[in-house]
Amino acid sequence: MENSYLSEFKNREYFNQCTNFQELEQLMTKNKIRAYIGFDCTAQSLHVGSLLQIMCLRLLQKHGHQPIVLLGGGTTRIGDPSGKEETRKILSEKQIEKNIKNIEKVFKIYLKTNNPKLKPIFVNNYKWLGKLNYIKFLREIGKHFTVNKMLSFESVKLRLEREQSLSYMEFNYMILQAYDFLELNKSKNCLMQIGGSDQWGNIVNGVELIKRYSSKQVFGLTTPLITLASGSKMGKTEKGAVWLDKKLLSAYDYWQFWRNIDDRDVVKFLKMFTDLSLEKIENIKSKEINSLKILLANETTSMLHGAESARQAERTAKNTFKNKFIDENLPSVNISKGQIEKEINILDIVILSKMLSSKSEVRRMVKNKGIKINNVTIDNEKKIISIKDFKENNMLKLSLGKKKHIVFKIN
RNA sequence: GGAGGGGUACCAAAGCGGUCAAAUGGGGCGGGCUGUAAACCCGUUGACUUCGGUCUUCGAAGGUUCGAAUCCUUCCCCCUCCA
Repeated sequence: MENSYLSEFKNREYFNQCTNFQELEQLMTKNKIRAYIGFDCTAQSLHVGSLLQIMCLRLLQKHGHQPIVLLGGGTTRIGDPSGKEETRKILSEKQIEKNIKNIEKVFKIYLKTNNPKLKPIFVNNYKWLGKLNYIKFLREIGKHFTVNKMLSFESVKLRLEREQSLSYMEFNYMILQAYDFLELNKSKNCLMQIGGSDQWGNIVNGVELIKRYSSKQVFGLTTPLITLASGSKMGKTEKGAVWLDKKLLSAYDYWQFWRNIDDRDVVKFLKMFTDLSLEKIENIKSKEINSLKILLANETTSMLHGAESARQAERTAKNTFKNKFIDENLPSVNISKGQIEKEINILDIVILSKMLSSKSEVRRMVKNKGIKINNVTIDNEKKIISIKDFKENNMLKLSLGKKKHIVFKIN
């Protein structure tokens, strides 16, 4: 029995592992279900590293299932050791609550919220984890876990092998995540947990706990860990994390991230991160690679920042990279006339742009021919910027390397 | 609690009295080639600088010395084995 959700899940290359694929197919074909994914709230927002999970939730809605978004106020207070080489910093309660509020906004962009049967259910596990009674918890939940088995989990094994300490607190993370699933199963009839492949162990624990505790069959589904063709983890760029948040990363920079994807990843990412139908992708996939990258950038940017911002980003990119214009829509920094008249030099203006953070770095960059003003390479670190450098519309373009451009505007 | 090993830059890892702002590799960044790709090649990778230098950094604090990442003392942390 083929299920529309799962077959699209596979065709879009979301699939990694499933606890019981056949039965899940039957279940999802017969019923509309609720499934959850938990998100870490250690940062102020999410970045593209979480985008695949978000797409999984989107896909649920597309096929009539309802997503549950768990923003782990409780587990964030502990810190998942999976894939972490060292103990994480513990965040303040206030910070976590603030993060959760901000992260919720991201889901409201990607998920439909008008249909009550499909709209995402937001839950915060602090609600139940925060008031657990230790003895009761050990007796009811803890007895279902053996340390022997817990020690065999990849997340734990890795830490032990690397001779890095793993606190008892972190060691408990997987039990808490399993308990989350049980709780959501009981209170929301949640039947599936989705997660990245690094979550497999944690997810299986939940499935097994529910089986032992409530004698119910639930499912776990994982997505592959996306590594770029180059081998690095997804989510970082020249400037840092690729945030799914306008305040932290502009539409233009987001567009650039997708525009610069490795050739080998482009078709895969079209399937994973756009709404283009698989047939359409099949038809266009042999097109010129750079046009596909632009398509990818437009689709992804449009989904997050809106169609108009995506178009604008494309225009700005074209003006910047092809026509070498000074486009006013590049990320910009304001500067006052007074500052310029006080003889600001190249060192200071680069620091002001925040593209580099120390003067030594700027000096080095000048020496390596990495800094341009209005497309002209700067070869003298003592260069003084004057009002004459501000061209039409009172703008000055500062470029660092080939890809990073910023515009100074006189205010 | 006992015995031993160890803490060096973004990471890994050398150095074990001066020539050490610290080898080497990875990563990052810049340049070249190209297509805003990959691969490859080259450069660079503590801060400030009037480009002469100056200041801060080898777990922390003291000390020995003309001179310490290197030697001594105390403390903190990590690991392994034993209990």
